[in-house]
Amino acid sequence: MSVKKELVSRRKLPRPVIRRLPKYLTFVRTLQKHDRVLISSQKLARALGLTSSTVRQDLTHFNSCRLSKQGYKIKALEHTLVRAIGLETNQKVIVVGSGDLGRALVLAEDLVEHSFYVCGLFDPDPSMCGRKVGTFTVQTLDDLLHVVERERVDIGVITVPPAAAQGVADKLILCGVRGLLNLTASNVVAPRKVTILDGGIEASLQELSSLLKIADENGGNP
Amino acid sequence: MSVKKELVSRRKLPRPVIRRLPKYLTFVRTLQKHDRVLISSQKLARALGLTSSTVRQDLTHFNSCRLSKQGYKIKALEHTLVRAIGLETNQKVIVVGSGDLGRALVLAEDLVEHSFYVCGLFDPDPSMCGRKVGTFTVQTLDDLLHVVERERVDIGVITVPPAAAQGVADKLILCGVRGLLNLTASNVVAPRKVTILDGGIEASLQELSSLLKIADENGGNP
DNA sequence: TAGATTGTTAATCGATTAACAATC
DNA sequence: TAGATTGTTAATCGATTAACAATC
Repeated sequence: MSVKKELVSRRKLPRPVIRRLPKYLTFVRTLQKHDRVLISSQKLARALGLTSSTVRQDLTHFNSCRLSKQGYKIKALEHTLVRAIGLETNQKVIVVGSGDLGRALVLAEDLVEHSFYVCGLFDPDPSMCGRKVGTFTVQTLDDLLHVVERERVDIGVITVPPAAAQGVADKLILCGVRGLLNLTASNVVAPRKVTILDGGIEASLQELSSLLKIADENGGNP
Repeated sequence: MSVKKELVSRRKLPRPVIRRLPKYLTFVRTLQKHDRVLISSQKLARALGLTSSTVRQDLTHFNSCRLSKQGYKIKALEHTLVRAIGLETNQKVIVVGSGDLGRALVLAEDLVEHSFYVCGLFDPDPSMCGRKVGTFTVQTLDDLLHVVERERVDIGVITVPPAAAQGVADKLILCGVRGLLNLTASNVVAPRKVTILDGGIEASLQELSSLLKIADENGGNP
């Protein structure tokens, strides 16, 4: 009897590719607005600051979008990216932290346009509760479980003060949220089953600052 | 005559290390608050979700902070990180875009605490001009050059609507800004001498969404 | 001393780039 | 047809992990 191996192809996109997906998507969408139909790996590369080789290599992970040897079909490409990112249906998120950043997030129409639907705004500070932010009413963490279960929320966005971040993360995980976007200037840890992504602006500024410093010392970017 | 090579040691930190620097720094600072003196690579690793091997490898890039074989001296480590990131003196930034996100940025005390000093808040939309946001008055882009030169600003943070992003970036570059933090949901390109870092929240959410989707399909994180 | 921990080398793993035949 | 462009393989480059002697 022969051994079947790798039945499920563990279709695991490399992390760098995953990071580039949103960039491909935004670019492809602006092309659509201009009614373009085909796009070459070379032009794609130039627009995103990559090599055409990397683009082609990236896109081989999806075998559904090319009109071979003539470039990539923009419409099919968009569709493929949307599926890979998981945006066919609006992703539900909740925001915890009703400070300036949290407010900015739920007020902006931006998230909706990017297929994320905010199901609720929460704050660990009870005194914030009941306040209105746009169409939202700030809720306590006691309401968390209820909302997460009812709406089947997958993603929690954390925008509380640094000291409160880990506690909020723990609560979110307990409620069954599977992905966390940590926009806090503090480190948050979670069990392996939960995916954390750090997107804090302070950290980004510090990273940028390092990059500039190094560019300095070496006389410009390589 | 012998050839001298590599006089300047091109002290180039690998990009992944640079990305981790802010995490090390925040963790080391919380340790300081608890009056801890030494920390092992193992504990550091656990707190940041790395292997101790990676931590040691990372820290060999700085040969100034270890009390060999007993762990790392927290105080020295903090100092080293601050220098590597370039935070010895407050970094000057300007924010372009006075929408919700821009407002959140300049209102939060957060940036100051992280050694970034906001020199001005601008908006490409003239009708926004003159409005007060906290202690700031929104300025037009015509004032950009003036402020950048007077204050010697290195970093520009872009928080305008997507369609305006590239134009704002171009203006900032023209004014002599060397680093851009693009918080916009659109792709921005720049000449090589300028460093761009993307930190858009929409992109982060999309990345997280992909990660969740893949975790799904493979039955949990690896 | 014994246990913990570093610094460092070598091994592994992974991503990017280069090159080119196939083909629209 | 000639030029452009893909898909793919192999080569290069880079990062992470493993392992262990040195030593506090």
